[in-house]
Amino acid sequence: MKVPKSSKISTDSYKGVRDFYPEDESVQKYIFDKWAKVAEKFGYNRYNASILEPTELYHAKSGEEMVNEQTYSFVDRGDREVTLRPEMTPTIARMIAAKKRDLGFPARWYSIPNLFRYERPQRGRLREHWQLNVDVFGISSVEADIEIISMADALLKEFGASAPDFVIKISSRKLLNSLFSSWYEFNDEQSMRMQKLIDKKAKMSPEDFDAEAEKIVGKAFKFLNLGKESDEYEEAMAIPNIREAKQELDTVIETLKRRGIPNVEYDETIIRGFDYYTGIVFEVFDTNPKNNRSLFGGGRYDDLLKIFGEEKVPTVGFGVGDVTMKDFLEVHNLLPIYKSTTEIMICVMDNEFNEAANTIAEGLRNEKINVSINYSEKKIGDQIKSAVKQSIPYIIVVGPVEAEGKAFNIKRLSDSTEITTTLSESAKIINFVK
RNA sequence: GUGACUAUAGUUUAGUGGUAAAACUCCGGUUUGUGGAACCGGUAUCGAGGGUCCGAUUCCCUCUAGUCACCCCA
Repeated sequence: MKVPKSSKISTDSYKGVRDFYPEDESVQKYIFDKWAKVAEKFGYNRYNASILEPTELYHAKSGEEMVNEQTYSFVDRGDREVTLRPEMTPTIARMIAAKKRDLGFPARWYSIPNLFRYERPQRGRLREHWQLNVDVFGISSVEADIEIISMADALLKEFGASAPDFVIKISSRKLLNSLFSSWYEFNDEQSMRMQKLIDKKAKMSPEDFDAEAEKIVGKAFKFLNLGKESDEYEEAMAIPNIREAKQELDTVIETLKRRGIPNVEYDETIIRGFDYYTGIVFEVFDTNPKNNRSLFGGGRYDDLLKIFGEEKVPTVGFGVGDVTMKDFLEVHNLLPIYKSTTEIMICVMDNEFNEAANTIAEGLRNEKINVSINYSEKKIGDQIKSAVKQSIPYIIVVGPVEAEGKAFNIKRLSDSTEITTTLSESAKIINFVK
């Protein structure tokens, strides 16, 4: 039967979003489960919210560009402006602000939301993605920053990565701002433009950077050397707000190193895009040359709740995207080989043996084994092929022999080993299958 | 949003101004009967729409989608 082309519905997914076939979903679940495990290990509790938010939530926050051009926004039937959440931070800030007096602090929360952005898609940048969001509220000391960065480290290690696979680059907005105002003596506009320029530094040549910087500052720009003791350094450290920010940064880095995370380093070019960061910021980089890029990052944002008219709540958090995570795991060969969640497929030689197949299936399910029955009425060879294709690791063939007696064979397809057993031998079955 | 490149069967690719080829997959059949087999057969209005031309899958334009860079990066 031919359907006219014009009436055919495309099988493509919507622009910029993904279909998760069982194999993809299994990768996704693997990643999400490990994320949740690490967050919970550190004492964080899971929350969630609707993907719909009133648009004003995003207007109130940072750059207008994101709201105007990079969100899915629409007007609902009741003339309300609605936006599909492009990030979780405003939502969590809203939720914390709403119940601030009822919550116990420090509050440690995490979520794995799907987020939407209306952007031109390219690899690793889609219109819908998932992200682990972790935030701790109510700790103003650097212990919170250290905890969050430790968790970022633990997260990658949970997947089997080790220190040489990645590097955690740390900087401080507070230090940068102090240097801008008290050392370089930039005005507000120069500070803003220099911040953006430094953010982009890694992507440009040193010559271009110097030229751009000179345009903004009006003279040759040179970073204050914070790594070495020098007259210049001593002089800068004599300025209280610079000294304080620098000491804070040093404490974070030294403590992390002392606690077994050697791959942390200060990098003055770590800025992070959003304006709301107020203190330590960090970014994790893949060291593999094939994927040498920023994996994820976060930092301290103490002032965000102000938009809800609440007094400020010190907050540190970070977010990791599912796409970058998966790329990292692929490049470092850390993804497990796909296996169906179905453990056994029962191949039935003829439909007259369906009863016998069901008896065996039920017995196995009682032992918490995931079993499917192949009712296709095809040849056993084809049924086995189907099991292989679906990555189901074990099969049982049910025919006249199995229907007569109680015994049946379980076959492991990967190496063709077989055991003969009955439903009463559950220990033997579980030992073989699990 | 701007620019560049790409688009042929389910998949990966070949090819041509005279309506298309191969491999694998899938479906049906034969053979076989506890596994990726063999054989036969089937599956493409060459991304969509328009234009040039006697004739377009091939050339041109628009659109759509993908990829890359810019932008942006929660």
